[in-house]
Amino acid sequence: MNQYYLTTPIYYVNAAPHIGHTYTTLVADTIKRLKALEGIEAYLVTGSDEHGQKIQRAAAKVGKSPQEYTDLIAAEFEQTWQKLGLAIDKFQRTTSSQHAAAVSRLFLECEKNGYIYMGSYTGYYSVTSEAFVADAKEGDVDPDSGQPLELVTEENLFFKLSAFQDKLIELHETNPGFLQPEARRNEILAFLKSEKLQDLSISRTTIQWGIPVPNHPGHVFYVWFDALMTYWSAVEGTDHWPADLHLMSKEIVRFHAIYWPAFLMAAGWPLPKRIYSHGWLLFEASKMSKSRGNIVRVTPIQEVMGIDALRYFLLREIPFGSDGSFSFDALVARYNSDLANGLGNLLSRTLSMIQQYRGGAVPAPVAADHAAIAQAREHYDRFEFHKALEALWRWIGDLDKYIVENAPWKLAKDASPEAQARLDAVLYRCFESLRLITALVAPVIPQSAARIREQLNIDGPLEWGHTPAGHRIGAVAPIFPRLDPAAAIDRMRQLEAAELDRQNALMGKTAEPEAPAGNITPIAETISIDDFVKVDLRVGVVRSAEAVKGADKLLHLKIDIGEASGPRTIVAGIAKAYQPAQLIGRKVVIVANLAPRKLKGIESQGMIVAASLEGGAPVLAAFLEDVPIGARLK
RNA sequence: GCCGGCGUAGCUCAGAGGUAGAGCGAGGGUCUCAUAAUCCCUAGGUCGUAGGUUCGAGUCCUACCGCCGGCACCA
Repeated sequence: MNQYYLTTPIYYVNAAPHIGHTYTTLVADTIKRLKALEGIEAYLVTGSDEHGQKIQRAAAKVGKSPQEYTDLIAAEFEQTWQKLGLAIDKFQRTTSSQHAAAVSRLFLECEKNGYIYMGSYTGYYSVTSEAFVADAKEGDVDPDSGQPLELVTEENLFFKLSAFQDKLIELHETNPGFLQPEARRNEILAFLKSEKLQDLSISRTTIQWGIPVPNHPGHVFYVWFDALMTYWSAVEGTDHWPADLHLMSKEIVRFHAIYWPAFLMAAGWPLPKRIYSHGWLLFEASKMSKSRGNIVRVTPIQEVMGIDALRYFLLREIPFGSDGSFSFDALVARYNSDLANGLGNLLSRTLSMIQQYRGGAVPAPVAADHAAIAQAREHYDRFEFHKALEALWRWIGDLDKYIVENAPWKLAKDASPEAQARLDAVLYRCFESLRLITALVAPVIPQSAARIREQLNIDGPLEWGHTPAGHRIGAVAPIFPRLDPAAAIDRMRQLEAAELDRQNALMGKTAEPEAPAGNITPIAETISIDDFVKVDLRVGVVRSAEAVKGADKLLHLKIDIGEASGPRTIVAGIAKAYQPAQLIGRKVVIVANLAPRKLKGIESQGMIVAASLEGGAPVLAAFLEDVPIGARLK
């Protein structure tokens, strides 16, 4: 086997590319380059998911057709990957005609094999969102708009997912490598064994922007039946399928580990060999999200530090598969300590000595320890990038120490044959080690590695001793100039703001953080001033806060609005957004004359005023100026 | 609520029954080939809390606390 097919997810074009998309994609790029190191030609596919109601609406909002709109955003993704130098072989769009044909084929094949039937989907439907609301019960409201839901029955095509329960269990049980890491596999297996799979609705008649279902006018394919097929359609007509690896972030594992194999089984097509999920990138310990406005863009980092700095950071700092935290501080610290002071400085001192002491000619080969080569390759094989890099940097550290122990600058002044021979050995060992280290870090930091190779003036195989005696080195210049952390971070933050504006303009957005996709919450019915004054809004201060036992979202707060009776108890659904400790002492706005209500057995005497974002966390109302406790809002 | 993972030096983490570790940061020192880089020394951290098993427990058991996930037709 000397070819390898790997994919990233196709990204939904409701957002411009950011560090989350980039993480998966640059890992894929790294794996492709690692395969090349092993003599395997890898084929890398990414793309864009462009159908659906949300896109249709977003396009309409900016006065574009869905196709015009998705052309724009898809191009933005493609250009970003190009700018980052990622070695993508094919960018597959769900709106391509080739893809539509493949999805239809999958459908017809499944239908022929008896896994498709016409049924009805009944659910609570939100008219404002034009979508079904999952898990809704009678009396629930649309979580986005707060509007009532209607019980609607729609005729849909269904896929007999239920027929594959046993086969899927067998797949995951007999093939532990199919889904990695282990934690994800356990979750999927636990789920498959404990829940009965229900059939999957795969078409919609309420949506227009999608791939038409063959022989079923009015129906378009719904989400996964369409999106997952890009992995197949991108390489249709070639010998790449089955895929060797699907990479993704953990929130879409289920669709890849259950739906996707089931679709392929139903069609009788070969399954992919491996699914590997990585964790989430947190930003300075909190989740990145649109509503928090803390999503990091990549091009500012590239501009200030080079994309390799980010690649190195993400692969060295975060064990692949786990969640990890990104921060500009940590990024710059890694860059300075590992790349500038470590690799860059070792290169610089080694070449400089060869230049000064040997006129730029590498001495004759000597044997030396190079066990790190095998270690790094083993770790890479298991996608343990951080361990591979750790091993290589231990090698770098050993060389720095070795140089000091042998003090070549003293040997250079000693004309004895013994001293000169030792100097030769030191110089060769450092040079040859650097050549190999460069080859092994190249998949992670390809652009920098190319520049290092120019200075070494040699590449060659992963074998010790390849550099011949008398090899001439190239011109020496710093690869990773040290950065002043404060200045670098300031600059990245500035560029980040500019980049965000540019992306928002591109997507037709005006404000930041972005407005909820689609319609804003409809304005409530007009009221008179008399109605309004009935609502007694007061400024209060949080005296104590603790989680409510047995509730994920509730906090038990004591809020002081200056009443003689002391602070009152308020139970608020803000636990997902705020730590109890950070609330204490904070000024908040409460509705003070709301009828008391019991929540989880605690009587709540009022409610806290907060902005409610689309599917996101609530944000407490606050004042810029200081306000006395008890002040009334009018 | 149920299930799973995690909680070890300021930070990121390793260790999985036998006298607490690494890298980074910080403090001190050193060499001079090098990007004020390198190298050396310095961390005394109740290993989340409380019990228990054991001659002996970060390391096994139990309970509790905290954090993060999973509990499907949400992208």
